[in-house]
Amino acid sequence: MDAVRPKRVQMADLARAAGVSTSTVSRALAGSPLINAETRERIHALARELNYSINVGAQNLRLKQNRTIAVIVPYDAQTRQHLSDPFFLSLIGSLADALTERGHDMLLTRVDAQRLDLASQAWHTGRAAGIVLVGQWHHHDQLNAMADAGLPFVVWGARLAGQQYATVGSDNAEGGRLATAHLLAQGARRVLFFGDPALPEIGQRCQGWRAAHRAARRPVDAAALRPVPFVTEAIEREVERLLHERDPFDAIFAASDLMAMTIVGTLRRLGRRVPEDVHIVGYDDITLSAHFVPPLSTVRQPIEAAGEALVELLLEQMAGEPRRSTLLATELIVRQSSGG
Amino acid sequence: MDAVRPKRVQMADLARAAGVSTSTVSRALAGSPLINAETRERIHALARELNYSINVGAQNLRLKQNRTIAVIVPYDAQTRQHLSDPFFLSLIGSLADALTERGHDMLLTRVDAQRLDLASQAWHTGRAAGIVLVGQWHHHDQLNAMADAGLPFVVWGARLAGQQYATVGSDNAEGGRLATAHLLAQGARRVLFFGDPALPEIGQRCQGWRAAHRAARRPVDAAALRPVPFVTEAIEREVERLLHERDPFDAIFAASDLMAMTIVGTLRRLGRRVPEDVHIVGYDDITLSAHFVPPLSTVRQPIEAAGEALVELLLEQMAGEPRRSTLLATELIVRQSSGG
DNA sequence: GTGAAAGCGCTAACAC
DNA sequence: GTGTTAGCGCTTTCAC
Repeated sequence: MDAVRPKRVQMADLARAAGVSTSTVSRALAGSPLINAETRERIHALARELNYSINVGAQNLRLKQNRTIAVIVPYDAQTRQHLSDPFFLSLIGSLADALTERGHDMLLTRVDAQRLDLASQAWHTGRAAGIVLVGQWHHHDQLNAMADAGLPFVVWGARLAGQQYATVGSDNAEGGRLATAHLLAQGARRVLFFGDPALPEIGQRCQGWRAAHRAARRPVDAAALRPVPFVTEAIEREVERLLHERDPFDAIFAASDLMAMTIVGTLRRLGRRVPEDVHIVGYDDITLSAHFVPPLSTVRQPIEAAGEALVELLLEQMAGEPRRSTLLATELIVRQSSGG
Repeated sequence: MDAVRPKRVQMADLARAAGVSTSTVSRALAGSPLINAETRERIHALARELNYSINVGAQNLRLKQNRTIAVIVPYDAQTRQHLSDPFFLSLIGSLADALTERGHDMLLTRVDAQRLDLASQAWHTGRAAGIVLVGQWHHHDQLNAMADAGLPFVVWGARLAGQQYATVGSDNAEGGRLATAHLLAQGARRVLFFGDPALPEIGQRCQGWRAAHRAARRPVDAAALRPVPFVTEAIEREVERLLHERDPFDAIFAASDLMAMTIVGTLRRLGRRVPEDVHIVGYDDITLSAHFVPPLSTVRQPIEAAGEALVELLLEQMAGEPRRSTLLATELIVRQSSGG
């Protein structure tokens, strides 16, 4: 029983029903003072009654305006991972909130990370007035080229040398330093770093890890750096390998909370206790880190602020103001996983 | 240094550069066999060079077509909660994947849950060709009215009596039954239900909880039903109240994993052990339930399948086929929180 | 094979 | 105050 094919009411229908021209309807709906108050009210009532809303596509075409922002989340075509990382999902949620609040629509798009240049399509096709790119991957140069072309976009990621485009991100180096300094202060003798430093943000966290060692006049051996991708199985295998090596270690700084949790789970499965045997600090402070057992020490990235900053900087840019980047303050959250 | 105001190149520019009319360009880009192969290639090359892509808005207007789907996530205006529930965020991720795969764009919109009728705006304004509504709340009647009007939309939620609209959801009653039967089989003497049964999905899980008791010929006392909203503080307060009451209980079925985790945390803070003193089962099987300590027993809602089913049913509906609903199979995942 | 012209649904000069 | 008209960027009949 759904043969009903609804048809979209349009301005001409409304005009006919009201016995006026479409110009009058257009003006009335736009709240133009030119129109007789009584007429305006009649038209508004009629619009409600007929369930009419202006066709945004046509309106945008005519006005050459557009309140849609494309949020682009690259995916790794090799691993064909689904969109599931809680941190990025939360960031999307926060972007949705920030955009809604400012009256913008959010177009969520996924794009092959190898073809980040396709992100600019959203703008060239007129679909979006601006772009938020969630993650910069290894595409620094492409992004610079896009910026040089004047494309309005902002990237969630690390601030890099020689960068032309705008970024919002946490102070990764400082975050890494805080986390590592804390572990060392807790008495750690050997602090491992888990994560792939080839990714800009992770690389900077890794720099922070090194910096903390330098500051404490403690050496970092090559084997202490464990370059692992964000893939559960790879992390588990790395932990197993680590235990086989039999080199002593008593602390780990993991590039993300999810990674830290996977490490804790694997360590525990293999008979090590956290925090008794190994102290751990993660990164992100996703919601569940506080509820994890043991509650996870971590470096907080302020997600709400992130969404707001991304939107703020993008809108500025679209308004013609000079491009700005923002480094969000990071905060070390000490919980039990690092021996509290 | 970003005075560059990029201008969108358009078909007329391309036509001028190629020394042909826009009709020819239009045909060439559409791959029309009418156009000389050589001309066509020249135009394509030129388009790449000038970074031209067709203006989708204008094209849609002319063609009266639209490949955008609106995904609408209601929010509770009272609590002004941000979009942060991992289950819904994952569902959004899965929808993004399913839509991308089928070549549709996803418009993510938030709407006051009290004004669910506004969801239909996305269609009336021509912004979207179809709608996915994530959560039905208490708006059964409004949704029925929208369906009667022939609006193409699908709802994530419970299947209800007298429902005209299409839903995709897990078999909540069966899920509740499975969880409760398991707890009873583990030897529980009194199984509490945590959740607000006024919400359709939760109500059905609650029915399953009752059904399991009936099947086991066990009574359910009124105080065993603890109607709590999905708000951390409310849950914590409810647990505290519970312990004050001093009525014995040894098992809890929580309406979501997030709620279960909050309950575990609060019980532990107040000196109760899980699973030794209290057995707990949650609902959803979000990623972190497996990593929680103790690993959380739960009823899995298949998120990937959910996104695909929602998209599938919506596209069917948009193609004029009769509206269908789907009940996704639920699966009890036994882990340690229930003494598993 | 290619171009001229009309029109998708809307807005804004410009008339009256 | 309200209507007429042109045009936003595109596609497609209809001519040639």
